[in-house]
Amino acid sequence: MELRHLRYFVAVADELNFSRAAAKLHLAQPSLSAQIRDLEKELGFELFTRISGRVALTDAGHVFASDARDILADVKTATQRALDAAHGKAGELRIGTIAPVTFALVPAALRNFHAANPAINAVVHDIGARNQLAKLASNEIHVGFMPLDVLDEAQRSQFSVKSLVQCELGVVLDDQHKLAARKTVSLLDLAEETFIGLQLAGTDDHLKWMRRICKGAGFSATFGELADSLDNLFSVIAATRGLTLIPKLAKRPLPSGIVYRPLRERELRYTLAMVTNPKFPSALLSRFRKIAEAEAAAVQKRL
Amino acid sequence: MELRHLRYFVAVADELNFSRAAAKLHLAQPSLSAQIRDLEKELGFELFTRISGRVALTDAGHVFASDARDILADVKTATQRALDAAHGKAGELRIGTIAPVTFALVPAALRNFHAANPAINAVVHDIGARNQLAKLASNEIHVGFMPLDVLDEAQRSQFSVKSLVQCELGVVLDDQHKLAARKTVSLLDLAEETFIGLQLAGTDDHLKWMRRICKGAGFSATFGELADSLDNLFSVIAATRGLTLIPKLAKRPLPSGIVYRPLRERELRYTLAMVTNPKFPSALLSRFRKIAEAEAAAVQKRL
DNA sequence: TAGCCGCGATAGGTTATGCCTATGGTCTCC
DNA sequence: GGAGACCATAGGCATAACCTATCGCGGCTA
Repeated sequence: MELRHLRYFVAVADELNFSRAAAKLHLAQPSLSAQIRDLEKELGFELFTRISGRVALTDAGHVFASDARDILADVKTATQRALDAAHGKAGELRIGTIAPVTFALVPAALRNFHAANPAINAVVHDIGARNQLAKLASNEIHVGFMPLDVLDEAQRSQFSVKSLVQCELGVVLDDQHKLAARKTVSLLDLAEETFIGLQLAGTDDHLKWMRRICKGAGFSATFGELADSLDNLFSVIAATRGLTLIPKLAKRPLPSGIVYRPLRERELRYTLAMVTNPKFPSALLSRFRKIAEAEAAAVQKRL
Repeated sequence: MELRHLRYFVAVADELNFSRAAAKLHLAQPSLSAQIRDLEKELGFELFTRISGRVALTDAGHVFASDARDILADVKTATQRALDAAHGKAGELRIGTIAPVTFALVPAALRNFHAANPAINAVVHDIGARNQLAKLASNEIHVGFMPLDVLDEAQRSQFSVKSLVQCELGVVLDDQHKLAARKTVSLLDLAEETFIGLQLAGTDDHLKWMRRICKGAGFSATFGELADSLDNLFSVIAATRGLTLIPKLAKRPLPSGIVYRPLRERELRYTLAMVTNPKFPSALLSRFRKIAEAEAAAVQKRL
């Protein structure tokens, strides 16, 4: 079945007269008859009754006519929507995030962006860093937010990378934990501790990140349970006296009994970067980037 | 644009690889490339970027892909719906009525019908008698309810006509009207009165009907205002001391100040008939007719 | 850096099919 | 009963959808 069949069918259903419908379609009547016959053959039932010199829709034809009209209208709308998207007038901006570290930045940036671009539908995909890189390559997302250090040499030249916010690291732990008494904590104090990894969007990015940092300090971290949400993380920390490493950027109001202590190693910094793919340039995206950079500056100031 | 283009486009959008998509479509790769190129040419913008040995959707392509998928799914659903309708499994039953005289019969019949045929969507068109006959001829309605006497000789042989309910006629008038004092009213008493016609669904069927009855009694009726609803009718009757003729079947609880008086001419009967078109036989319709006949018998008994 | 490989675009030929005109069959209407 | 309206059928043509063969380009490997 082709749209031609639907177009011809709707024309005949409108006119209830093959000759007039054919004229409207700039078509000879036998051609139209043949197409309708083919359509009926493919569907396996009659769309029209041609008895007594009069054409009328069958019941099935009635049902099909209304659906066919809808489909033809949908095709028209779809092409218009796509055209608008091609011209940047409307469409989608797909954004990759890591919720716990972008919550201070992305929602605020989106608010500003939407105010300036009300016809654009922004979609946030909370999918972890490595997933973002894959989807950036295929234009499945337009822009990603991720820690700078997940990007290797090749990726840094393949993508446009813009550092947005820099911050210290810190430890989240139970206030009954012996290290909670200190104002700051050194990485080396953590060599014998159990780390709780945060498994976000099914990725082990956070775990790998902590392992790399500990390796840099000269020890291999011990890992306990994995938490699959922030709430869960706090529960696990309270229950197992484990602890976790986070960038200060990810610090939120903590539940009672849970505390945050900055790392003494101030040279260890977390850098949140905004990554885009220069192969898919877009005026829309440029506008969003500008807004995100401004918002990032504000976030940096507040830190 | 044809559905073929959408099918091919969706396949490539799924695979992001022309060769694999072509294989899935049982098509050679150059044919697929050509069709996509044609589609892009017709739309006026690119759906894919083919740079750097990799195929990716453009933003417009993304939008169009999701719409195209919907359209293809809709086509599938539409054919299934029509097939169901062709087999009588689902679909529509379109009924023509004259609300004021069918209110006692049609809603009750529909309730029973729907209980037995839950997949059928019954649609009631309140369009007057003559309109019903036109729509019966073209299968726009499957069954109509109308007074028997609107059907002429030709129509009685063209359609299946089944008398359902017979009743007396009566006069609706203000209780301050001098004729309201009588228990019954003779048609000849009305020769000097003003008749109020009920213009239902834009038709003057009721007016013509009254004129014909008066002619039969030997006088020409005088007509006053037209009322376009029952409520309006009562207001006009109260305001102008006009009156109207109705079949007892159409008698409802009347507002205070308005009364109904039977016509003394008991030989004048109103017959409500159910009309169908034998050119469009349908098991569904037969089932409905049976139910309507049963319901009509009950209505007749209550009169 | 050379050469292979994967993949899409291009070129050229074949076939299917959508369209045409001419005509036939059936119904309605005068 | 003849005319006209109207849809179906028949037969021919031209477009275009499809094929195979080949080119060109980028990425990857030796």
